[in-house]
Amino acid sequence: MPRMNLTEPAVIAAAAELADEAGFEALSVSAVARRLEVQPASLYSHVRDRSALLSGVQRLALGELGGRVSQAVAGRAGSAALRALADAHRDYAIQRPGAWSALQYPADEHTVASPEAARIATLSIAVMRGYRIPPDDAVHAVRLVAATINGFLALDRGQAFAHRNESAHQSWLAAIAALDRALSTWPQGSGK
Amino acid sequence: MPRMNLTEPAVIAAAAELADEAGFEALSVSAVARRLEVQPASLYSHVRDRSALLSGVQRLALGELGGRVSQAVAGRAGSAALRALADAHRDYAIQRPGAWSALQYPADEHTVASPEAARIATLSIAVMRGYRIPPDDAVHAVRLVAATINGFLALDRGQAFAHRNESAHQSWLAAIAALDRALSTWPQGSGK
DNA sequence: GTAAAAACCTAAAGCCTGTAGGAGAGGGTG
DNA sequence: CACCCTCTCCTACAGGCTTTAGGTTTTTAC
Repeated sequence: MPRMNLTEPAVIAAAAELADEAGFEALSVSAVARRLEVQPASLYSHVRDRSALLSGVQRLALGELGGRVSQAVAGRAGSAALRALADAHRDYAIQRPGAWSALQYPADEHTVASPEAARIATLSIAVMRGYRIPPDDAVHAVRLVAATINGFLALDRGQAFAHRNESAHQSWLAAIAALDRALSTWPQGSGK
Repeated sequence: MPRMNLTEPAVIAAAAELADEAGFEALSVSAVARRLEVQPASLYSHVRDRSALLSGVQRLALGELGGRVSQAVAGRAGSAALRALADAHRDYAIQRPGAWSALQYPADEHTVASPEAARIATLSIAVMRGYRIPPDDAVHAVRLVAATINGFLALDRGQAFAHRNESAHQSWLAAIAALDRALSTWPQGSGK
């Protein structure tokens, strides 16, 4: 019986692919084991428990998303950077629906504090530099952007991403334009 | 052996309360049955399956939220109505965390098309009337508002709602103010 | 009171999660 | 090559969840 010599990253990658293909709700230790052609109990050599498997997928998603955001915003500023940031998120959700879905579930504190999550935050803060936002308010602006983008994609989740709905896309464009206006008109006084 | 004479609404209400107390992830047919002191199989007289139980909680949450939004925005317009709408959502998420969490999961088409969901949409459209938004754009504006509010609350979910974090609250206020500005500066031409 | 409806139970099957202990594949060393 | 060690993977098992089928008992309606 030759060994596949699984590793944690391989297990998590298989889980993410399974989620993309079958939906996040189909993700289980057993399903991943079947995919890898081993018995479920074998996976506990690589991931502590089911929860750790899900956290692993979240972290992988954050890492991939971070890479895409980094590329998308490179060399851009202001509105163009904001649009690029937003579209990187949207494209990721479309191309990796299962992995993206993992990010909609509550993350543990390690995942929240992970380098991958920090990277996306850093990139988002960099995009804010294209707007006149008081330094003390940068965190608020970043949260607004993250909330709007992710909130929109989550609302859109009920629709089939593969079939782009024209109205939903118009709403997306309108939402990003609205975000841009909101950031462009950020109050300059510290009073809020 | 006296019968409790359960009904579907009673089962769903018990499920929502359980979710509030123990977290949405603790919600199962078995857990609800234990709470109601019956055997799990007994609940299938009242709900078709586990999925129907979850959909029931979503629908209950939409109904309750709709009532709160209706009260909150009554007699208000423009910015005041927007803030009231947003705060109704936030207060609901704080006071009924389990029921609110149910709304973060994909809903089936019946739930999406339910009268309760339609009510919230109608109320949201009414709030948009306080801004100069071309009629064709009203749906885009409503989606923006829903996305931002829910996106923000979802991001905040990792924190313990019971312990209000001052920075998160400032971000919330900043986000609603940003929404207000975005709505107030909505483009008047049909070009987009 | 009787009959029908429905709430609730037991039993069972199938699936999932996770632990414990063991087998054996693979790699390193002498 | 033989031997030893590590670690991947397996089997076995227990406990929990979901759901169906068939039956019992309580409630409702007449």
